[in-house]
Amino acid sequence: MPELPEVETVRRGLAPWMEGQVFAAVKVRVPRLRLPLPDDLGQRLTGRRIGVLGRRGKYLLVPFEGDEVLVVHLGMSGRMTVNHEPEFAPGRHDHVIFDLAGGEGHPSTTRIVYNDPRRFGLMALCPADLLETHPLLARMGPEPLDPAFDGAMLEGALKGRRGPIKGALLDQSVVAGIGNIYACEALYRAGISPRRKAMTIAGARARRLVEALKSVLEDAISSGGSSLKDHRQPSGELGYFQHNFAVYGRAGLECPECTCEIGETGGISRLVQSGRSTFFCPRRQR
DNA sequence: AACAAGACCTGCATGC
DNA sequence: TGCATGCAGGTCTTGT
Repeated sequence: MPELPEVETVRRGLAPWMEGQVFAAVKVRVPRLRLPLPDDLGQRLTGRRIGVLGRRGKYLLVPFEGDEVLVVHLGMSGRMTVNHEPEFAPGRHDHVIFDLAGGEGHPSTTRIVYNDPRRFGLMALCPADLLETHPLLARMGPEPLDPAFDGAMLEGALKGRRGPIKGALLDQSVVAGIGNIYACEALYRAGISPRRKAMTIAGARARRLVEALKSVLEDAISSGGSSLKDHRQPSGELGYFQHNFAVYGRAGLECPECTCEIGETGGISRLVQSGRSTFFCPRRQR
C-alpha cells in the first residue's frame, strides 16, 4: 500500500493524537510481522512520552522519551488508525494496539491500532542517534521532497545503471519512498518511457523527472494519499488521489493528455517489469 | 555491482 | 456454490 504520500498522510493524521502523549499500555496480539516485533516492546514504550513524529522514505518514525525511536513500516497492507471507543474489540488483523494516556485536551480513551492483513510491515526500536545507521535505513537514498534533491543528484544515483528507469525508481537507495504507483505516475508526468535505460537520464531529462516526482508526491499528499484496497488515513477517511491517476491501473483507457481516439494508440499500456505491473502512455513517454 | 526472481502473507476478483 | 488462478501499494534474500 503505502508509498511516501500514504505514510506522510498517516504521520500527519497521527501527530495531533500522539505527540506529547504518553504510552499507557501496548498490547501485542500478533508478534510476527515481516520481522518479529521486539519482545519487550510494551516494556520499552510504557510510560514514555512521545516526541515529534517523523518519516524517512516509507518508514514512520515515532521518537519517545529516552532518546529512542519506534520505527514502523506498513508493508503492503498496513494501517494505523486512531480509535476512541470506550469498549474496543480488536478486529482480525489488529496486531498491535497502543493505548495512550489521555492528556490535557485529549479524550480519556485514545488508542492507535496497527492493522496489517498481509503482515509485510514491521516495527523496530532504535536509539535516536543511530537511526541513520540502522540496517533498515542505512542505504536509503535522498528524500525526494528535500530541496537538495535535484537533477544532478538523481543523475548521479542512476550512473552505471543499465536496467530500466522504472526499476531504478523502485530501488530505495536511488531515491526514498517511491513505489509502484508513483514511479508510474512520475514517469508519465516527465514523458519518460519506463523502459528507458536509467543511465540515459541526465541533464534536462533528469531535472524533468525530479520535478515530476516532487509534484506527483506533493499532489498525492494534498489528497490524503491513494486508497486502493487498504490505505486509510488515521481518521479512517479514504485518500482520494487514486481518482487523479493518469496511468496507474488504467490499461486500455484513454491517456488524459492524448486527444486522439483510443483505437489509434491503444490507450494506456500495461507491461510487466521485474514481475511488477507498469502502466504508461506509449505516445507521450519516450 | 546490478538485476531478476522467489519468498513472505491474506484478500479479493475472475472464470470455470 | 465451490474451487483454482492471478493479482495487489514492499522489500529481503538468493542466484546469475
